[in-house]
Amino acid sequence: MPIVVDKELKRKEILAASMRVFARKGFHRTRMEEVALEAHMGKGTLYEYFRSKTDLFLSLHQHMLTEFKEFYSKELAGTQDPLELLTRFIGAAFGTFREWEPFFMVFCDFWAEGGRGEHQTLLQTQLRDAYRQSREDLASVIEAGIAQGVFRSEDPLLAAEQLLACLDGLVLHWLCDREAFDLDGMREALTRTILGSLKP
Amino acid sequence: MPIVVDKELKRKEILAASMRVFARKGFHRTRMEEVALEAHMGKGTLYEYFRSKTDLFLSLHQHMLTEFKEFYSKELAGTQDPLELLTRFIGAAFGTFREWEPFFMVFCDFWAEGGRGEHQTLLQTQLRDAYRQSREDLASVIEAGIAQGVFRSEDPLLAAEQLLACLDGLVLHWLCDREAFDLDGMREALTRTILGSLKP
Amino acid sequence: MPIVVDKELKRKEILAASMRVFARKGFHRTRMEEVALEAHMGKGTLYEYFRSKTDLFLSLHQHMLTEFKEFYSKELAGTQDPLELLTRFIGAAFGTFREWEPFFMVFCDFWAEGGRGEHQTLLQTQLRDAYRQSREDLASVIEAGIAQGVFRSEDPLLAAEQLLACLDGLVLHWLCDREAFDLDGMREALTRTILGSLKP
Amino acid sequence: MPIVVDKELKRKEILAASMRVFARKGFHRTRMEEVALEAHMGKGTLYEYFRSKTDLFLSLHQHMLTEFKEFYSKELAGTQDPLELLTRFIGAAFGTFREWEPFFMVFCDFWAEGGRGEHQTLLQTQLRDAYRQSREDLASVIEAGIAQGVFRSEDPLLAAEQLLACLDGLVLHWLCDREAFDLDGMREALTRTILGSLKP
DNA sequence: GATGAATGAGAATTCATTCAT
DNA sequence: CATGAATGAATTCTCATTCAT
Repeated sequence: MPIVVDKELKRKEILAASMRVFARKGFHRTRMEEVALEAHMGKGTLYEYFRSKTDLFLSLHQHMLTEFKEFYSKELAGTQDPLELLTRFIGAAFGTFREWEPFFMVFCDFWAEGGRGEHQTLLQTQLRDAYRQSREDLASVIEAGIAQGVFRSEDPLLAAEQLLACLDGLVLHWLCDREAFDLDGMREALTRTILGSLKP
Repeated sequence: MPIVVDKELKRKEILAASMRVFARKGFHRTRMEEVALEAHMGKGTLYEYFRSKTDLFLSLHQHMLTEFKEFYSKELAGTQDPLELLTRFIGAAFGTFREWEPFFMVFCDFWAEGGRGEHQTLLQTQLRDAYRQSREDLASVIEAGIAQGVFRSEDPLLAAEQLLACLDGLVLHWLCDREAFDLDGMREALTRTILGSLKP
Repeated sequence: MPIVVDKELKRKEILAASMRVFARKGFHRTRMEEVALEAHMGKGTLYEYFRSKTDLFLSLHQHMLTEFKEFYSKELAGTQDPLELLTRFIGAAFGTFREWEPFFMVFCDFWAEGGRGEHQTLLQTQLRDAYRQSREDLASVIEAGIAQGVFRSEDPLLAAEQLLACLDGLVLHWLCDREAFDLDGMREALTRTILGSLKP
Repeated sequence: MPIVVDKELKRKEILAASMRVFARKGFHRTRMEEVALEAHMGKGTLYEYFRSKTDLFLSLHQHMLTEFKEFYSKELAGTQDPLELLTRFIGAAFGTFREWEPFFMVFCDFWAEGGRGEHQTLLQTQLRDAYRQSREDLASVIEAGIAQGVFRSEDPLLAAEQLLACLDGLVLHWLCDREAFDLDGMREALTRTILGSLKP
């Protein structure tokens, strides 16, 4: 009998390793050999699990988006209250800054590549759909709040986008300069701003 | 010194050409030959003006930051009124979305590269200093408004960063999905949100 | 010794499978995995029967030469008449064009590799000895014909080589262009030419 | 001004060098670096003149076919006499055995690759068309001889193919075994056979 | 000063072979 | 025995940079 291996597990190990290396060096500066080294395996093994470097990158994107969604699902579980949902969402988002730093480093590459059409159509589609989903999910919370009379907004979708954009922008600035702002201070300030802008 | 003027002009032509190509393909996917082609000159000529591809990239960053500042200087000239300054700043920012699209495409690369220390220290420093400057400039406007009694803010620097982050995030999302939101609608909504959050 | 018989059978299955794949793709373009697939077994199993890809190739050559000889033995069995032997030989040869097409495709590789010394000494020796044998066998038939007064030839060995060369050349051309000539027409024409050239 | 180079000349140098290396090692065993070495230039330079290794191979084929034709044009120039043309053709062909040895070594690869359809369609087409042309040219000579009453043949095209096939087969056998036959002896013998088969 | 031909370091990918199960 | 997961040597091709003209 041949060696039995949990292929799915190994695949995830590679994804995790590749995220760490991509985070450190960026997609283009990363050599497959480094990923293999980080994953404690031979170069060739990577190709047993991913067709190419690009495939690995795209798969990582998919995987990270999934992990991202699962994270927020857990963080926001257990309540239906719009106000609490929003507050916890912002809190969770700021929590990821430090915890998910490599994640966001890699996301910079996704953003950089995703903006360009060319052959990256898949990445672009994944990214676009993920954002649309996020905007709609967040808008639903706002609408629920409006229905309950705790929120007020002329256009919940635009409001949602404002919050999401602000968070992404903050991550970006924070990655470029760890001292751009105080994380806790900003969390409180942004929460105030957002809740204030939604106050009936 | 007519020759010096000529050299400076050619340098700018290369910078402009490189921005267009970098915008289309991204820094890493761009070959020097394409830049040369776009600039209507020979490959070797580029090296008369820039030491290396990295030098070109860094110089372009510097150049774009300068152009950016000049743009806002012009847009915001002629008034000292904090409220008008803020409104015009947001308006100007949204104006750049379409006008400066290649500019922002390239900026994605700066963000992606700038987040990583390694040998990009110069880029990181340029980026960090530019953002600090912007934050402080914007905070000054807010503080002026507070002094005049038209604004109120516990921490003008955080408020400034919120606006800047939001704008960058919006650009990012817009580059990934041209239909993420309506530009005009968002300009009005964001202006409302920001001014609302600063209302005494 | 039932196990031995089983091993021998499996070996032949691999040889047959490898011939089919080598015929389709050529030696160098064939991956061991494809051979394994064609032979309905695991990649590793091939190495239980053959030391290496080269060993498989060489063994296949040996095996094909043996099959070739056996084929002609059967086809030419039952007569000693030089004229009939020659006619049946040519007929049998043309019969192989269609029937043994994969065989000849692989033979092209043997020819290509066999012409080069390097490390292929074994192949070269096998090939050379097989041709020498064939020439001599065929020359014997001609000599027998001369002895009986039905043939005439200044140099039976050269005459034999002419026929063998012509047949190989025809196979080669036919493999490159299935419409190079009509098989039946050529069989008759060649028979006439050869017999004519040997006519006393 | 940039360096001025006779690109066409350099291209031919590469073709000549590649023929020598391909002849020694065969297409698949040849590394581009070896070709570069043989051509006294850097690896990268090859790619300035040929898109890929396959392109080089195909171009070499084309080039060799052209050289082949030119050689025969010269050898057969100056006479219209069918008998002399045929004799000189066979003589010229045997002259190439030693002189063009590398040429034929490489041709073995063309034959091996050309027999397989796949992505080698161009090679296959080139090869097929070249052979068709040769057959027709040779058949014309025979027909001219028939018209003049010096030759007789039921099917000149088949007769032409017999000669061409025989020559290719002889080359093949000779490459596999330099002592398979005496070149001069075979030239005379084959000439006799062919002329005999065409005798009215 | 301008050019583009030449270069070779470097990176992605393939695949024969090994070997734990 | 049989297997196929793992491996890394080997190879093609790219592209930033140099430099002769």
